[in-house]
Amino acid sequence: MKELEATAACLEALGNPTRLEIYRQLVRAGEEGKSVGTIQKAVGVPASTLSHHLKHLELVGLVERRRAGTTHTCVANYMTMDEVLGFLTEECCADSALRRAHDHDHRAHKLKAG
Amino acid sequence: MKELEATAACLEALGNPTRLEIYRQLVRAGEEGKSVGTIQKAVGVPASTLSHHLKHLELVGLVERRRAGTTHTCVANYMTMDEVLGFLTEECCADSALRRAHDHDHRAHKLKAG
DNA sequence: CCAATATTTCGAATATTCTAGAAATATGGT
DNA sequence: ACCATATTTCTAGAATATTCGAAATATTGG
Repeated sequence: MKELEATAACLEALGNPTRLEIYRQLVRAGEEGKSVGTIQKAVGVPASTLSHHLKHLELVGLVERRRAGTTHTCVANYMTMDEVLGFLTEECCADSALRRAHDHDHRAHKLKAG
Repeated sequence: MKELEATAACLEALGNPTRLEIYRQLVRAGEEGKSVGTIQKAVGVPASTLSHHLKHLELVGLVERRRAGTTHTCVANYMTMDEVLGFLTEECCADSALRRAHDHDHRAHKLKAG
């Protein structure tokens, strides 16, 4: 299965606290996105470190960027996250799992595999 | 935020292809779980490697185990996964994200934050 | 107690990740 | 051309993760 590898790569990318925080910032920023410098102020890591993490997130497809002049604007790519959640719910877990766990907010998931 | 750290730890744990495969096996096994030996046959890694990965998954709370005689039965802990997905949907992403992306199967998520 | 089975811990080699300063590149303004 | 700003690439040290054989532990049965 190739999808497992891709999903693992995304999970690994989000599995670093700094990167998860970066990704959270970007999701909160919505369609508009956030510049690298703004992210840096919010997250508080040196520019080179941030650049490294952003490249990582970009590599697995969780983040995209638009270059305008000297400013790079980063945007979360929801489709990739959707695929990750799709793998987790379909291939891997949630339907057989979450629905019978506790009745949080997840009952609404549709049944896919028998 | 403490939750971010815990979520990142879970994502990191699932972010290794072997561990994601192990976790998938366990979820598919359901409540009944799967013995370490059975997992080993399915996944095909040496016992010591598998043990190491299982400990990792156990440490972050994604897996629990029941000892019966000489056999250890591993079970996926759905509650932990639920918390991870909860963080991703509430704190971090999906509502502002997935719902407007493409109309996959995720429309059913309930709105939480304004 | 001894043997057999299931699993873990130890130990050590190898690989990868993380971090961040310094230098490089790119763009826009003057 | 030059300067300022935004960001990346280079480099390298420290920290962590991965792997797996060998030895250790635990449990059951004889």
